[in-house]
Amino acid sequence: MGRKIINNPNSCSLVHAMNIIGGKWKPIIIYLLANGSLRFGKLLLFIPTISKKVLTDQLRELEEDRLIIRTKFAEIPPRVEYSLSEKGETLLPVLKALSNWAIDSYQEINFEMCKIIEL
Amino acid sequence: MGRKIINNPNSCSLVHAMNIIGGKWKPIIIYLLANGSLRFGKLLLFIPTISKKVLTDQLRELEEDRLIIRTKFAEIPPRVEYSLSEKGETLLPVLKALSNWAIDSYQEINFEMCKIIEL
DNA sequence: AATAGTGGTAACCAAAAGGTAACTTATGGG
DNA sequence: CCCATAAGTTACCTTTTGGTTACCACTATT
Repeated sequence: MGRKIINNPNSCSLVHAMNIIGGKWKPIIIYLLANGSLRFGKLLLFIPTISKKVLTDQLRELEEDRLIIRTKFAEIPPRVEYSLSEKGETLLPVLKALSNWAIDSYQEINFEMCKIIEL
Repeated sequence: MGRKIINNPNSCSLVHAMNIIGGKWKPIIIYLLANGSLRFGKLLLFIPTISKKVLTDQLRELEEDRLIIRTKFAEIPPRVEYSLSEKGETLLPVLKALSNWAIDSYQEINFEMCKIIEL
């Protein structure tokens, strides 16, 4: 049986998507930004177990992949707001589908036990 | 402004889904199994840069999360076949949506450059 | 008696990801 | 003059993930 090498855009683009949203806190950040922009400090409060450095790293990567937009105001003390880009918005229904899949497929897990802090 | 702790099943189930499909080779394995069951050795051939140990690890985790089924035949030399479970099948449309999102959102990337070996 | 074929394990190592704590910058307020 | 504040950065450390190589078990074939 001869193997042949073929193009497989599906699995490749999927791997790319996983690289983009696969960071430990990225889906949470995207969900928090779904309802509007948030300042750095608020994100820190809403994700109580993340550290400044890691939050910064994740935000930078999301920005680099153009899922979020960082707006810096020329104020002292500094003010920075993060919001979803258009590209980020288009990801929401896909993440919703993934979330629903997990809820349906692992009904024995009580996902309500997971708490996140919100406004 | 007072924070309150709320249940957030969405982001939690999403994190769970990411844990399940987030392994480096898992989306590829799932895509390869989408067209029918494959033996261990075939998977090794089709993913030329994976090692036996890592393939074993990924398959074990997918099995533990009940996305794939491992069928061992009592033959010498051994024969083991891996196939998608029903749960694994229901994941396919979601992965497809994620793949399409990446293709649409990052049109500047040529995902066809990514090659995978197939039958 | 030696070898091939299949699906692994075991011991070990390297790289990436994530985490901690202290420090920085600039300005207004006491 | 000192402190607080927001949004970081820096140096360092730990954990997780992925990777390499050698080895094993069992039988049929040469």
